[in-house]
Amino acid sequence: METATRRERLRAQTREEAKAAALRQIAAAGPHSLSLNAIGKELGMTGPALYRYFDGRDGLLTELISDGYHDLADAVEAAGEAAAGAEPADRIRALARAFRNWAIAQPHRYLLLFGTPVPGYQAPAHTIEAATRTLQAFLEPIAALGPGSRAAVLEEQLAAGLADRSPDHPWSGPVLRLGVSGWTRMHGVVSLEVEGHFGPMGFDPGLLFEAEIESLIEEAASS
Amino acid sequence: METATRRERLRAQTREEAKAAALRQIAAAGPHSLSLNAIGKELGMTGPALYRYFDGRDGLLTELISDGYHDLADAVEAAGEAAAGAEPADRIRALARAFRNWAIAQPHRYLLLFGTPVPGYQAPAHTIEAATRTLQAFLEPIAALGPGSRAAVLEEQLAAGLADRSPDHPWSGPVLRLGVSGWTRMHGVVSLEVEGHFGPMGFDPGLLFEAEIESLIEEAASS
DNA sequence: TTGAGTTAGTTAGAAGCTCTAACTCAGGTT
DNA sequence: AACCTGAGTTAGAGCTTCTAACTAACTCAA
Repeated sequence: METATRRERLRAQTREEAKAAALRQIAAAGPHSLSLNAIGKELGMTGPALYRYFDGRDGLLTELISDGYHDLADAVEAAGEAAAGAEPADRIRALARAFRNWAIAQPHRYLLLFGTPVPGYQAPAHTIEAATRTLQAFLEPIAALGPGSRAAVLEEQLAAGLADRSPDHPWSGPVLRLGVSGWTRMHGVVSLEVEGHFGPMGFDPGLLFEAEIESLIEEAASS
Repeated sequence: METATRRERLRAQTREEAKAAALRQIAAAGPHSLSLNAIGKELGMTGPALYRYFDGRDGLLTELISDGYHDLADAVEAAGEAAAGAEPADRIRALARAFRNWAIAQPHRYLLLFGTPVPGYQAPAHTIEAATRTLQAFLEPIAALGPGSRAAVLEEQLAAGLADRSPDHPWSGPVLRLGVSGWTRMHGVVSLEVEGHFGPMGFDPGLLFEAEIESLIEEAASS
């Protein structure tokens, strides 16, 4: 079904151009100074014209966020497939590095996903799907390491919570615990790194990230 | 020197009222909808009047951030003093819980400190001082557990980087590594929690936080 | 007590923003 | 050839920050 009318093609193209301009602006001066007028000017049209393409400023922003989640999930999944034949520990390393590389290559986009949300914002369903896709990629290699139980109550909550949404998932409590734990640890390092909070401390955040991953792998391999 | 003129007292009071109103607004609708006009109205004056008190909207915002760093550092340090007699592991637990409690009691403030920064923003010096004060509180109990070396290059960078700024600090590389590692892990959990990213996963973030702290303590206690 | 100086707060206005409404005009369809 | 859809325009309401100029009140010193 690749039949798109001429109009639809042009429309899609303008949408992409507008989003690209928006990302440029966000990268340059932060999301708070994203201006529809300025985007319009960049595309050679007036501000209000963009309302034909997006549901206002907020609509554009949520679309950028949604795109980001999908893009990140794709990057992580691609790394997983590229390392499909490797040892479980190496698969985890590959996934984690893909996550961090995506973030530091475009910090403003990472912050769009995981920075300050506006109160009351509700992510659309397919966004949540993409977010869990990223997390899910880590579960298989973690499971292959056969982790033992540690925080039993937490693990039960995780297993039960997931079972609510997909009743016959294959993941054990410990696997899920290490999954979210890995997620929070990666986010902890990457988030502070892209926000510049390590500032003058004079160390390579990449090394800290690697150390955290190694620690996670060890925990996953210890029953 | 508690002699403040009447004018100074009134001035200080209006400043505090303005900041309180600002925090209320941020809590209600996010930092992006903080409006000087609205604050003025709440205080019973016009918007431009606030320019006598703050260096514009950005000035007010940086002041709120700075206050936040000091407040957080105070809270963590207070918890450290309250647990001064306890075992090192229990001191770490007390500090970590104080950190998380501060954050979840006022999520908007935590996000002000550790959420999306505006590009180019440079924190004033005393803000950085308060930020390191928070981190430093963890170093003493970590050191008491006598951690062994793990990621040697990283540890050397941390020790050298700190030596640049305070030449005769008492902290070993492993202690510093576990310090920033603890910071990133706490931030990883707390940040995703206050941003609502755990949303429908149906587990208690507090349990995850505790598990991360236990894992950190174990690492610190293993030579 | 009176006069001078400082400072808080005012209004007016420039420049920018989002967003709605009404209009024009070009492209595609019947 | 006539019609309709949809892209893009301008106009304008109602916000915003922020500057400039002015008033009024308070503080302090002679």
